[in-house]
Amino acid sequence: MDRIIHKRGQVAQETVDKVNAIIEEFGYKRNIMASNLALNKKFHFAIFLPKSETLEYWKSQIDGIEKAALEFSKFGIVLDYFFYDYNLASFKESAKKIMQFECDGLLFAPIFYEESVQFLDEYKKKNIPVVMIDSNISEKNEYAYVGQNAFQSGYLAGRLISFAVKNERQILIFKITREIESTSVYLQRIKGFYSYFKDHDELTNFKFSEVTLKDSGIDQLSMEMFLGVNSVFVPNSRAYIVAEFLEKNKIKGVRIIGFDLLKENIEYLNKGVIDFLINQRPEDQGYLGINYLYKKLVLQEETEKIHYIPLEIILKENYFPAK
Amino acid sequence: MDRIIHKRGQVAQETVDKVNAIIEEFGYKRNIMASNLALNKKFHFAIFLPKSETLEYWKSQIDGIEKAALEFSKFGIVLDYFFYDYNLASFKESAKKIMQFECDGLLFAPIFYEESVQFLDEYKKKNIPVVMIDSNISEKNEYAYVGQNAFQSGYLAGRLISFAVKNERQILIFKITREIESTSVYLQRIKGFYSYFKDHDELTNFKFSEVTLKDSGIDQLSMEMFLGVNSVFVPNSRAYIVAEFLEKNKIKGVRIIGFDLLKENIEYLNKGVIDFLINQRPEDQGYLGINYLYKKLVLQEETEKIHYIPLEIILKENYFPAK
DNA sequence: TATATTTGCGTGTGCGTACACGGTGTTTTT
DNA sequence: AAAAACACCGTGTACGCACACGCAAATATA
Repeated sequence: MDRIIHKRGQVAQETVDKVNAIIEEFGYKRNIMASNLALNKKFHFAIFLPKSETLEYWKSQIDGIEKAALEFSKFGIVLDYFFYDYNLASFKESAKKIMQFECDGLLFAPIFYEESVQFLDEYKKKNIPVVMIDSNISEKNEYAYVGQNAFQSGYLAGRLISFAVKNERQILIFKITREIESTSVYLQRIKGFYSYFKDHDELTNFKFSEVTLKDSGIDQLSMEMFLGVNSVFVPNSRAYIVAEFLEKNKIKGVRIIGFDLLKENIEYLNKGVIDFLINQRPEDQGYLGINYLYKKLVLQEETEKIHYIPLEIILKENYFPAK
Repeated sequence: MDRIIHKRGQVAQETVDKVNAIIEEFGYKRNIMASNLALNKKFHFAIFLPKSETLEYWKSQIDGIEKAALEFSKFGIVLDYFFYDYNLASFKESAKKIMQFECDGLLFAPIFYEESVQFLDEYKKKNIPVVMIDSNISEKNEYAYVGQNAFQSGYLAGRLISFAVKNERQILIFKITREIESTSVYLQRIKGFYSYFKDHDELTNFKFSEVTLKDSGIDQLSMEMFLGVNSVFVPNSRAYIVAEFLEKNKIKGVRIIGFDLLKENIEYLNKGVIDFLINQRPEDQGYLGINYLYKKLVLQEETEKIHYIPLEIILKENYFPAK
């Protein structure tokens, strides 16, 4: 019986057919609870993420992951963490470790585009289910993804900036990056942002400029950058840096839109310096990532490969912190 | 051993203590999979909702519920539906049936406030877990709730209406109800809506008026109702009715805000007649409702009693239908 | 004191599945 | 033709738990 189901051979084709017929007939479904009980197996999930200390955002992801881990521990799920610092060398080092590590599933945040593609190509031969969170590598459609559609989030940002404004507008796209600039989400958002204005011909009176700063060179912020600027789009979670500068220098009437509910961002949102934040629900992402692997491996269900987190628009008026 | 855990008596206190000590010592956790396997029990969930034919919104709720049912059927979950027409008589009739029905959990949409309170009071003595969806009866905090915070959704609507508008404003609150007017969500939303303007003194130049129509009397819509009106707030899913009327009568420049992604609402959203819709994610509500009962009864976990669905603001530009 | 009743506790079986083992019949090798 | 190898299949045990049964000891009743 189980020899047929598990295709372990040792059975005559004739018998296989006979049993399969009966399985069809009675609509037999294997009881996963009993199966896993008999298997008595631990499921090891590798977690491949940036260090949570680096950013509050990743801390939330971990929170969601741990919540799921606790909940699913009764099904034999065990997590093994592989953190890396926010740079390529550290990323590659961890990648190597994971290649050697034996596990049943992988949760992965492909921050660095090129290197992630490379890593996944190599990881493919292990034939282990992978779920990406935060950023998606869309060409890798054999893998699952939990996170936002970055392009659309940029597009929405465009809409929000143009909100009820008909007059001349000068828009600044403010890029504050770490070492690497090529993180995929980030670029997709900017692409989506521009797309919104391309799709709306009536908005020709909008003018764009871009500024790029490295994380290490925040002190290069200057008043000149904001000359004549009405709106600032920060395509990552660093909107608070712009907000802080504007507040300090008493520049008013500039609309800011950014991402993620970091403490600092919320602070300036409540002060009215930041106008919009798009929330990515990082905790949900983490939870749902683990949930995907659980469904895939423990329950052996086929699940939707792509789970887009809603583009949640947070204004001062609809931010209600979870108590 | 199990006699102690299940407190079935028949054990000397001395032995109980001894075993409990050892349980503590080794951190024993009962294996729910094995437990349920041995129990070999079916979990019956009663579903107490308005007929899904009445509204697309409830259809989505059912979709989510069925999705969950399919997924959890392997854990022995069986659903028993109790639908009622959108009126008190039918509601009470179904309520009676449910009172007599033997089940392990109840999913319930307390549409009619007074009667729901009454029903829940009576149902309490059955000592069966209940999860409410869509509307919350907040004083019944022994029960779980999945849905939005209705007050806050009205508050947000207020914010959206006042968006970037400094001039004089005439706001119409358009109530299209069925037989009963006292559905709780609906009133809470209006309360929240007014609250926004109360909290913001600078918005004194906003004027309000209200119109109430019964579902049966839509033909009473008239041009006069919209004289001088700049914005319309529809505190339920019937925004499309206002939109249709305005479009037919070529009244332009009126901002409409409503709830729920019904087909008709989406149609007018895409046409630009409706400006905002607040999505309640009915499918998620249904799914999460069942999910709560599953966690509570099958896994015997303690879960968050209240799960607020995000206030998802849908504009023409960020509506991306699930393909 | 003998018998009936209660209380405490060990054991056995079953839930539905996985897997190892051992037995039978068939084919290949020497 | 005997020995070895192989393909096929039934059975037993284990997974962790729930529950019924039945035995022994403690207590109550006659």
